[in-house]
Amino acid sequence: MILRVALPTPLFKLFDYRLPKGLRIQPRIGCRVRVPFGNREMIGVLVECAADSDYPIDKLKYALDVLDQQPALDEIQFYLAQWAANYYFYPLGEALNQALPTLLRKGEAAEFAHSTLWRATSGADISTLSKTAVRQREVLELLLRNPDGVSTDLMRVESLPVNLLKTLQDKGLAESFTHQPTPIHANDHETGDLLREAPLTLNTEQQQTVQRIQQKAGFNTLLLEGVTGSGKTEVYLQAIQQVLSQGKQALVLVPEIGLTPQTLVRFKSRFQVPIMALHSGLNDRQRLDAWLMARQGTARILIGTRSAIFTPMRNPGLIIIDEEHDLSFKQQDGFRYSARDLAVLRARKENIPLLLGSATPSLESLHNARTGRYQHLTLTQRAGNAKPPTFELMDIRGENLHSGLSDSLLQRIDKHLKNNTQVLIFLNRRGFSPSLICHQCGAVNECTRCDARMTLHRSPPHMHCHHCDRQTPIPKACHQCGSEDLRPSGAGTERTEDFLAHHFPKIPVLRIDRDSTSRKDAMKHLMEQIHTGKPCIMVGTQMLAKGHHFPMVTLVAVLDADSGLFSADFRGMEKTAQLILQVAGRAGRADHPGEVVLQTRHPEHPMLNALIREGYGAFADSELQMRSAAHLPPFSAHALVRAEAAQSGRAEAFLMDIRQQMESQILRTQGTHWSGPFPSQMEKRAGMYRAQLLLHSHQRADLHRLLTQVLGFLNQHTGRNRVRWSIDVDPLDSY
DNA sequence: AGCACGCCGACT
DNA sequence: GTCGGCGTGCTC
Repeated sequence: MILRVALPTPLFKLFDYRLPKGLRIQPRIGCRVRVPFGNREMIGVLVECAADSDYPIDKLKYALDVLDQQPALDEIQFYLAQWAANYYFYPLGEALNQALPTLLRKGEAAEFAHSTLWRATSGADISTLSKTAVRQREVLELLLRNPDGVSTDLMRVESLPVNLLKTLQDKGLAESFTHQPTPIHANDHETGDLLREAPLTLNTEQQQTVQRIQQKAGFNTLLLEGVTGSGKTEVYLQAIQQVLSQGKQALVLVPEIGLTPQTLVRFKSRFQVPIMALHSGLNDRQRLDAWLMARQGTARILIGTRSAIFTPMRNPGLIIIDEEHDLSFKQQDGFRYSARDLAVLRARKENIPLLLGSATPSLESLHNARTGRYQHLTLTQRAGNAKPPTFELMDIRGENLHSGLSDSLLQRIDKHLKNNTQVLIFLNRRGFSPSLICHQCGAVNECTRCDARMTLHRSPPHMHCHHCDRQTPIPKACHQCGSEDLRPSGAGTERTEDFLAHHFPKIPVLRIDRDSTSRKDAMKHLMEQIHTGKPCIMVGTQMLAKGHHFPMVTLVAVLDADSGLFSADFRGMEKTAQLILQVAGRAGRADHPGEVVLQTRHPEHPMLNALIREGYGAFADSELQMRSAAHLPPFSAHALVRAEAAQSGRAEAFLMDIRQQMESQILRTQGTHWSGPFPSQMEKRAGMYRAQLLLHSHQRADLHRLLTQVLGFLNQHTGRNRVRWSIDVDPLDSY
């Protein structure tokens, strides 16, 4: 018998091995296998037990070990990864690998940590210790206080030397034992046991929505479109409650920056069941433990980002994707899968409902709802008496801007501050200024590795490329003419913060962007200050737009509503509209009516007007019509062949070869088209020159067939010309 | 992707 | 004389 193994290599094939020497029983599909590969060892996943091999039998190597008795990847995970590898044209071994927690990729046993804990021996008497052995007494007291065991971590927290445990052990006062968390099995079938606090009372609309979610058993995709403040989360919570009462688990996916402590608190204070958050702060061990808890069914609610879609569940009941339009659900490099789309697949396979929620659904999902593939549910009423904010397009043509702010806007800010409320300024640009220009010759300080300007930062002072992370000191003189008259041009959050702080000296100005919140707890402190409710001005990037609620904000200003209106990216409008509504959603809660001001140089722009006068639905309608007329997604399927090389022109030449090969060797194109190669949006990035070839079709199946052939061409060219290539199915980046 | 092998240029 | 640059080929 032959083991067919998928290995984490970029090679699009499987490798055959003989059974490990001495192994009698046939291993199960999905088990991890340790094998020799070239001159090293690798861990792969068993894909098939075959009768024979295409490879010369006598050249087959022996597998070294089967690492699992129970498959590390269950049937669902295996199916998901296999489907995704096929759909996204990614090597199966790498795809399966990414579905596993890191420790399992490294060959660790799929078991909980066996932690060593310490406790006092029975009858340990502290008086036997000498009065002068102060530290030993402290340790023993700690052990006596914690009869369930003390970890060495706790010792460190208490700043007690770990080796004193050994001393006490020698004196017969302490002993160590291995602790393994005992699986707690779910048996709370009554609602009473599940809840920590009573659910909120739903309005009629919410009630109907919850009912419709529960109505249909089995697989069903529901798109929940609910304006900000309409209580989507409460709907999620009550839908989850239902699932928990049937003894099942719920998986909740949130955008990358959406997994805030606030979200978690909301879940934890409602439910009295084990909730696991798979956030980026977990180490490998904690991640594996959470994964195991989910697999054995102990963890009842799982909250995580994109990769959590691969979490095993013993007893799945519901999948929720919050902010389903968020781009972070699609991985933007390597294995370019969309967790949202895989969720549909998973829900269908597990025969459970999938709930996609957003105030501003993606056009893809809206299209699916309109064509009947998804059920469309809407929440139009805001909870409490909250009124929707009023929108205003502020014409800034010919206006003198102060760090991005017009005089009329400054007056408006002043008015709101005088009413003792808070103001939020949105500017999607970090740093002090997006460019540093020589006033003598006009030369701009550019990144040497990217086709982009270096951003000037003031705190701390440095130049920073936001595309490749390159950082340099601030130049003293122009690199071209030597003039020392270098001036910042344009405003980022630092500069706007600076200006506002001078202009409103009595009002605190809080900057919220990646730079100001990178330090531990910095975000927490900022939020605490905001939640005191005292007047303040927040200046922030899109970080501000997600997840946080600011009940005292009555004015939201978008400094540049035009960015994205004329971008080369056909999704530019969609992204802009979503962002504007997300930011606007921060204003106008309860008894404070909100006002949203959009600074624009295009006050007549039809899209902006449709959006603010008729709402997202109307905007989406007209945008979908345009997409349909232009044969763009979601009315056609797109895929990109991306290529990059350190030498200019090589990536494009490589793709040109591929195109020529396509033209000469593909006889029947069956409704598929291609265009390019084109240089990418920013051709040079992080020292690599990038280009892409666009393939598209009305029929997904035709596109897939074409890609299969293209993959063949690409694989023939492997490693040639130092060009790296990749396929991106359903790309979302600008292209 | 790694890694080895192999063939040419510029150093202790 | 060697070290090391990267082009090429292979991984069951």
